[in-house]
Amino acid sequence: MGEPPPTIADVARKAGVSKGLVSFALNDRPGVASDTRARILEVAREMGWTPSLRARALSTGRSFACGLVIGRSTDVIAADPFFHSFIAGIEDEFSVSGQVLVLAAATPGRQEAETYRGLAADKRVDGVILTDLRAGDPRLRLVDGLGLAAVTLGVPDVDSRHSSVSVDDGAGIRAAVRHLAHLGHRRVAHVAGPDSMLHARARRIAFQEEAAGSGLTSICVETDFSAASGAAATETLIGGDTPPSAIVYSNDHMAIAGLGVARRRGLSVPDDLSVTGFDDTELGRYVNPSLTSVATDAREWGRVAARTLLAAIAGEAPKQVRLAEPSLTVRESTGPAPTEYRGGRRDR
Amino acid sequence: MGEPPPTIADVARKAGVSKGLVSFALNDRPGVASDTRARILEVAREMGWTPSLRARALSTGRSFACGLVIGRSTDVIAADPFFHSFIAGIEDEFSVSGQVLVLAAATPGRQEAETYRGLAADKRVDGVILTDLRAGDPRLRLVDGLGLAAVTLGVPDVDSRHSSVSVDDGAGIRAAVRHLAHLGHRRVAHVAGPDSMLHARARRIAFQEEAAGSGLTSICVETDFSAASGAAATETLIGGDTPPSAIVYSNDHMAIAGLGVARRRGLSVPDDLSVTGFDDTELGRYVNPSLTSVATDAREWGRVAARTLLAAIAGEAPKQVRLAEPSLTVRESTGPAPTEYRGGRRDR
DNA sequence: TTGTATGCGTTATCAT
DNA sequence: ATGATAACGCATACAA
Repeated sequence: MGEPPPTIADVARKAGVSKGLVSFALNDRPGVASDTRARILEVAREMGWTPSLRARALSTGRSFACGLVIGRSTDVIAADPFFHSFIAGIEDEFSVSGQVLVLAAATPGRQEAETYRGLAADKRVDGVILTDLRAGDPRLRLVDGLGLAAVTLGVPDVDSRHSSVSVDDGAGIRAAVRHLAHLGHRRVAHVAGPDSMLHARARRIAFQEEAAGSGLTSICVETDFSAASGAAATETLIGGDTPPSAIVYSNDHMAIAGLGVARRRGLSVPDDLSVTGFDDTELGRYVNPSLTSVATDAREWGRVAARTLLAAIAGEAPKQVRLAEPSLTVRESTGPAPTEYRGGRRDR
Repeated sequence: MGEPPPTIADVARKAGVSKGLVSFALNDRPGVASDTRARILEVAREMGWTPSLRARALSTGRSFACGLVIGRSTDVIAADPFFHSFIAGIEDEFSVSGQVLVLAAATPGRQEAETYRGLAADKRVDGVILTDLRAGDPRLRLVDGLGLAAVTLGVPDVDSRHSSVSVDDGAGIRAAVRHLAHLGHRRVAHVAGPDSMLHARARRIAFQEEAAGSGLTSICVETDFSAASGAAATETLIGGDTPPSAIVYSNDHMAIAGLGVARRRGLSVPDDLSVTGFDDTELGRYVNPSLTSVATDAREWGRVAARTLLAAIAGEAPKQVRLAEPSLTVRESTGPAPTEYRGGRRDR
């Protein structure tokens, strides 16, 4: 049961033309008489013919798929809720253009570069999305050499022939610092991501600049973005000689872990310590106190990245797209600076 | 620069045989003289020939890819940290067998069934992994009709021709309930996932059975697995006439949200209320109090699911695989039942 | 044991 | 301007 689906040869035979002409008619290419084209399309329609994606892939050299590689060293990042919304955004775009997203993860037996090489060697994808850009990121040269189209999330710090889609993370961090400054905080800290990651670095620099500009004393601690390292950084900051009255975290998970550490230390948030996160995750709204956080539209980011990559695959010139600035959502975890820290006075 | 890669025809010519024989030699098929085979393989090796995956896909009818569809209605689940480890496990297996994981998400413009249909129509995948099984899950019949191989996570409640890989969620829940019973709790609650999802239902039933078996009074509240609904369920339970002294949550996110609600209500955890989670996420270790939680090995689950699916694609008979039981990790969020609730006595 | 023909859609090349 | 033909790359049923 179930006869084989019709092929282009069946259509050609029934329409009394050659295979090539059917292909031309289907793809709206010139050189086909309009009445012939109409007849071919009619026959194809009534036979229910659809071109085989595989045969198309073979003859065109494209795969109609794009790749997203999750690096082993960055799998803490991959655990970031950001990715879910981002992928949903990619699918918003891909689902209407017949593309497919191939997810590849570096594994214990296959390093990041090998993963890209494997995708390219088998021509499994037409292009890749590069997330979590690093300083002097080697992947840019790598994908060049592999002949893959690419789009980067954020602007690389090295020469790039590829399109980029970026969000000004720094603007979100600066908004957080200004918010704290207005609340009277004079000594603020930043629990940063790895400085080798461009977006983590951008946040760190924005933090330092804005703090300096507002006349605040600032300190930064570098982490790997994990809840564990966020907790450890918080211990360090709180246990120091001159603890800050506010901590700006580079993601919500670390901020939530920081809330835990503060509680353990007997500090009240926000009475003794103010805390801000980044990503504005759902969970941040339901912890106590709820989390003041910087929100970026990850889904839109995914949509635009997908669209931009498809344009690159289609041969369009590289472009640099900049998305809307992130916004700060103020909740309960930030409040006026405690009196003890305000200008050194102790009024109580 | 860059001459085209050698094809099977180049190898055949250089080895002085036909294309078909090269193919036979490469694929270790019988009917090739051993010296001929050796010569062919040697020539192929020195020419650096590798078969084109696309040509192979076209002629074999396989795509060397498997799909994971994230349903729109279940994207709360997709936000579950479980998925990251699970996908990593899949990649552990796929990366050594040259398979690729295609991630497809239902979108506003493409429902779940359409997503499967699209993958099958274009023959983009050889098989799919079905997660979050539902009662009378329509996807089983759907993938049958589409001719896709499949493996289900958990055992379906309807007839299935497919392999399954399952974990006894109930054992984890029962361990949690026993733990609470030993701590003296007499009135326990369960914040369950959607009862239409088999694993959520299994957890709920296990909870009720174990509670009844231990002589505990129990109550269940159904949610959609989101932090928001977990918080709402907690409000309902705490604000009721006879609030429980312990709540067993069906995932960590809801449990963490529940901690927030308890705090807001002025309840101390675990002194006034004990709380358990499910998934044993990293974040659960760093909130305060740290979360007692049920841990499953999601990565191993991914590995076995991938392996089982590949076996099914290879034509092996369906099999039902059962993984190790989940374990309960006890942390700070569970403690002795408060005196007020212990058998109705008030000793204080 | 080995060679040949066929399938699949696109496109460069050729023939009207 | 319109249309036909062959080649692409691999596997495999079939012929020799």
